[in-house]
Amino acid sequence: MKSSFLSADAGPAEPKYSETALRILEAAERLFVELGLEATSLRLITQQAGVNLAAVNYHFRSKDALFEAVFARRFEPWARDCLRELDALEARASAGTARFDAEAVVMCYVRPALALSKDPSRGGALFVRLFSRVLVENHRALRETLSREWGHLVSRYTEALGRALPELTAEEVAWRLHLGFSVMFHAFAGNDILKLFGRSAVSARDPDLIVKHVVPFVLAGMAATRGEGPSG
Amino acid sequence: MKSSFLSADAGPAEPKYSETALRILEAAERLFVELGLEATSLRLITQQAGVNLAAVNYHFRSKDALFEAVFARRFEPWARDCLRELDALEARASAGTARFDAEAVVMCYVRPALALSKDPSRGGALFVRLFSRVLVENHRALRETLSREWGHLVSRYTEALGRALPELTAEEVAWRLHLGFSVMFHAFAGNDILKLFGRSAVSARDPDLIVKHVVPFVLAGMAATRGEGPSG
DNA sequence: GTACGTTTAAAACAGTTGTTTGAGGCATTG
DNA sequence: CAATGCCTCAAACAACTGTTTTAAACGTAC
Repeated sequence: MKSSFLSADAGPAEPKYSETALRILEAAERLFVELGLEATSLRLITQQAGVNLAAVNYHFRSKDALFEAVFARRFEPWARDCLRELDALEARASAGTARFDAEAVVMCYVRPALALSKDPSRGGALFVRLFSRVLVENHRALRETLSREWGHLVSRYTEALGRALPELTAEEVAWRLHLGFSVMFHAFAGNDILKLFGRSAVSARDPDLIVKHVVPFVLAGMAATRGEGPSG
Repeated sequence: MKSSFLSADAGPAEPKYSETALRILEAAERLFVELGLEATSLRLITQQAGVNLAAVNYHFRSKDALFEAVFARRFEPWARDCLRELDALEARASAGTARFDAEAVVMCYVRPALALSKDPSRGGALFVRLFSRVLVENHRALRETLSREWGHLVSRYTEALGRALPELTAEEVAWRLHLGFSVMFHAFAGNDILKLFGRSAVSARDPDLIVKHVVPFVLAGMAATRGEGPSG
């Protein structure tokens, strides 16, 4: 029933959950993405997971805590990847083997996002969509955990972009980061404004294709000259 | 049941709803934005509106129909504004009094969005946020109405941008529109990725400030030269 | 006055929600 | 053997959901 609890020193400490708990997590993840937190009932989750209803409140404390667990399981490794990328870039820049420009900073976000999107065993595109739901739906269940960890990541990226674009003011750097990450984030999440229940000319589900189009767009936007404002 | 249905030819036919119905609409709009469709109960709506519970099912058919009404009340005038802008641009371009470039097309979206954001009597920033929730939550209640009207708008913008950027392929035009509208849309909606429950360096709630920063960003992105892709 | 359609009021409807309970299974440990 | 943990199960809990029903108030027309 429980099987092997490997706890490799370097590798991720995955086997934190029993098999029942894992099946709940996986069914919940899928349903939360499709239906949202409120619209997903515990009965539907346990039914699709093939486990008993009470197992949810046994393994996780409550529905909110389950949601938090679903999110944290995917978010934390991904956040670590991002931090690793930033550390590596700083190291390479210090060693003189890489330029510390906007493209390098953007790629510190793109590479983990791309890797995540392509790896179903870590949630794949499903988690990215969940993340984007979390963003607009503003769940109480995640406020504390997220604002701490995500806040740290954001300040790292802000610092990095400021260093890459020294001619910009702090306010401008914040805006470029805000806008640039917004495009990339929603592009990876597949939030296709143009589609909106209909068909779109853009087949925005292939991660490599997303990168191909979104990176030039973002880099050009971040490097935009000031005051290219509206004329009328 | 029907009351006075003024159908002025030019002006907006506002007094479509009785006062009770209007108070329901307004309370519902606010709550749907804050809590989402599923998490907002009719009892909470009617309580905040100061009307009886049964009034919802009397004036509107059901909760889903109420949601549709809430959305349509704001969406339709705004969509008409967008179409008017596009028509006006085409007219001015034909007359030789305006250039048909990417900036002109982008402003056909920015001006209505800006006007809407600044006009509380038309939903203001609240509706833009509601719109963005609708986008990710994919409600059945809106599928038909939205996909038709929004689909028409999108094809108009696509056509316009293709005309403004004739050197790009149709696929590239679709991507630029997708990415550009994505940034603008979420910027106006206040979906601040960097914030996410915490504080952000960007005070992204002032519509004029949004325009000031997002327009140069989008224009630069749309005009990006091909193949500015990642290096590694 | 009565009669009418319109709007509101309170109560009840059947169904679903998250959560808890208490009994029991099943392996490991003494 | 009994005892101990961990876990699963079916059933029940109170609270809440959208919706319907029934009665009453309202202004207007006859």
